[in-house]
Amino acid sequence: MQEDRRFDVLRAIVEDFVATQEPVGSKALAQRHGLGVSPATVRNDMAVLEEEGYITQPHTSAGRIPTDRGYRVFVDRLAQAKPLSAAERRAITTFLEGAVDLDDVVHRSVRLLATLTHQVAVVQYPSLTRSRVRHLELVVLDARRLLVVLITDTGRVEQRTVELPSAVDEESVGELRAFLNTRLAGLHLADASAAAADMPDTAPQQLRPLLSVVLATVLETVVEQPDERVIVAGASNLMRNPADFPTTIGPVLDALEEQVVLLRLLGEVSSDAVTVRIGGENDVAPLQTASVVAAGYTALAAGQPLGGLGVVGPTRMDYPGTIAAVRAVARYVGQVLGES
Amino acid sequence: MQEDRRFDVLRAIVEDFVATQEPVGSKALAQRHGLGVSPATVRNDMAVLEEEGYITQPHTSAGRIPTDRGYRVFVDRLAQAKPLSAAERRAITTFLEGAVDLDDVVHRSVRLLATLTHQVAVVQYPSLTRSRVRHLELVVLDARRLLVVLITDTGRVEQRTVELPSAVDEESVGELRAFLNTRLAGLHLADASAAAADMPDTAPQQLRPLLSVVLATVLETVVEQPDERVIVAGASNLMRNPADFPTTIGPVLDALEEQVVLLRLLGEVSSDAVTVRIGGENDVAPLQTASVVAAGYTALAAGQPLGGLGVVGPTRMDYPGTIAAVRAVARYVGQVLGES
DNA sequence: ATTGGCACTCACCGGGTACGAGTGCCAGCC
DNA sequence: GGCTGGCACTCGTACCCGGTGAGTGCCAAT
Repeated sequence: MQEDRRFDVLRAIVEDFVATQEPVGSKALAQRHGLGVSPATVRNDMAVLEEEGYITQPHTSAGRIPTDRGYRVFVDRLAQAKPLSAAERRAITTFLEGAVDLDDVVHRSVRLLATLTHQVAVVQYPSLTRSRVRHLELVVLDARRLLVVLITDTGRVEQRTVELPSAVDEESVGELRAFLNTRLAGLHLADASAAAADMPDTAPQQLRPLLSVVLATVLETVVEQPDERVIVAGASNLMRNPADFPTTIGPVLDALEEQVVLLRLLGEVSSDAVTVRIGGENDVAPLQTASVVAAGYTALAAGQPLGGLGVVGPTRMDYPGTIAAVRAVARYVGQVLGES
Repeated sequence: MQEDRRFDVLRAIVEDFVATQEPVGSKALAQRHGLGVSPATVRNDMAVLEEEGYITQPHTSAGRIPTDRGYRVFVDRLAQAKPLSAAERRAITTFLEGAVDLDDVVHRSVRLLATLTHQVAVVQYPSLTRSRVRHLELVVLDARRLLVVLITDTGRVEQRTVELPSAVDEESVGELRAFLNTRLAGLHLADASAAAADMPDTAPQQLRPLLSVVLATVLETVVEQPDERVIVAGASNLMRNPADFPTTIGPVLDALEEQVVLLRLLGEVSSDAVTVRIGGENDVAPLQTASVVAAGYTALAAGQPLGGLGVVGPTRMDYPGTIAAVRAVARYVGQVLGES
């Protein structure tokens, strides 16, 4: 069936081009891959593939390179999953095992991902709204200022200083602390607003003024303006091959420093499936010459992802290997976070 | 006096080269700067300057560019201080004013520094060892695990999970919390070891086993393995002009991702004076084609700096402007941290 | 449908040349 | 003694130009 072979040709083109970074011609292709037909036949197939928009030629007398659309069908239909090597699996476990706290987990993950894939890696901290309250601490700074510290089950710590309308004493702060913790501990932050709504009514009368101002701060911190954070590593991998981004490295690096942009990249991951966005499929303008491979990580087997992680690289990347690495790291990160 | 003029020539060369990024020749130089002598005279001066190692020519028939040594005498003797513009001052205050917590302060500072100087900016979190204990919190995770959270006066929060040898109850944890806080609050972490030494003896008998394991963790976290942290922004400024780092952008970016390297860069700042290290003066190999302008920031007017901040850029940079910006940001960061 | 053949295109490479910025040196001048 | 104008020289850059070869598209034959 000649259509099958046409896709074999496309697969071969993608693989060769990813490996060599050079436009691939009909002759070399017919030889190196054992698809027992002559270069002329390959040429015919190429002509069709080009007409259908899967490949293109940079200039008349050169070979073909895949288009975004070509990569798309490659990852969707043609790529066979590439299992990680034993060494890679070992690297992942040993690397993440020694982490002492959340910062450590996130930092190690991002470095790991960057080294495994040789791309720029991005890891999001567990989203506040999807975490649960582990503990809420109130520290008296002085008579009119209170430090509110929120600790989540994923290990995130958020703090805010609250200016008080009137002086407080240690004792009532202690009561409030106890009250808030029994009410909030274990609660999903996403449900915090609802839980907070009827809280003033059930609180001891004398705590209510203090309670309301503290609650307002907590809700503002974690619900209205949740401080979603992202970190990046391996930026130097971008210029491993300078030809990848002809003149556009600057904008790409700029985009990678914009938390907002990164959150959008990672925000659309659903559960723990790996998402691939190729070139122009990215709606972020500076990244339209790049591909993003991302996945969410979850502490539980199922459920809403706590956060996302992934890598950014040239459209010409090793998709099977990258996908495998991202998936594996996402699994392990979820696992490690689930333990604590 | 002809020696004065020679240095005028050097200053002019540095300024022109920084501005144009091109080797500067005798003719253009004699014209553009009003140093009423002929090109021929300038050539003679240049010959001397070259012999003394202040300038060099990239190839025979090109103009001169400053050497590291040339930049050195420029910053030491020739550069006149360049005051910040009103707009820049305003940017600094408004930018740092809205910060809600330490992370926010540090992130805003590093972005600010990057935009002001158009270089890569680096900011260190306040050093743990030079901070004071504000509060120590113990959260019971389960019967055998305790979460220890340390909050410093500079707003840093460090947490560690402690595995306990035996089960504990809320009550003794509460006692221990009270005990530790009265003993540690306000203490410099640098003095924590000393203070901890005799602590077991004065503690209530029944708390001692628990105390020792918690203390061990705290000391390990903040004294033996203090988690000094650094963040970077503006990496894309490195390739604002690709000619700056002929082939060496990769290594430079790599170096900027190494916490250890960055800490060494910032570690040598003394008080709040601005330090400039030019090219080969850097002992970090990949940065020998770069310059580092750094300063420490202090919460109090005098005293040990809490941490360092600075920028990394090509040796060909606007030293007066960069120095002014780094100094100003360091002052403001210290000020903001002192308030809380 | 596949294949071998063939003419054609065009980027890349190497060599050769013209150009011009910039220098060093020297003789003359203040 | 220091400064200046003049002049020959160097050498990197830009440009041109023909040769080479990889790769293509098309066509006739199988």
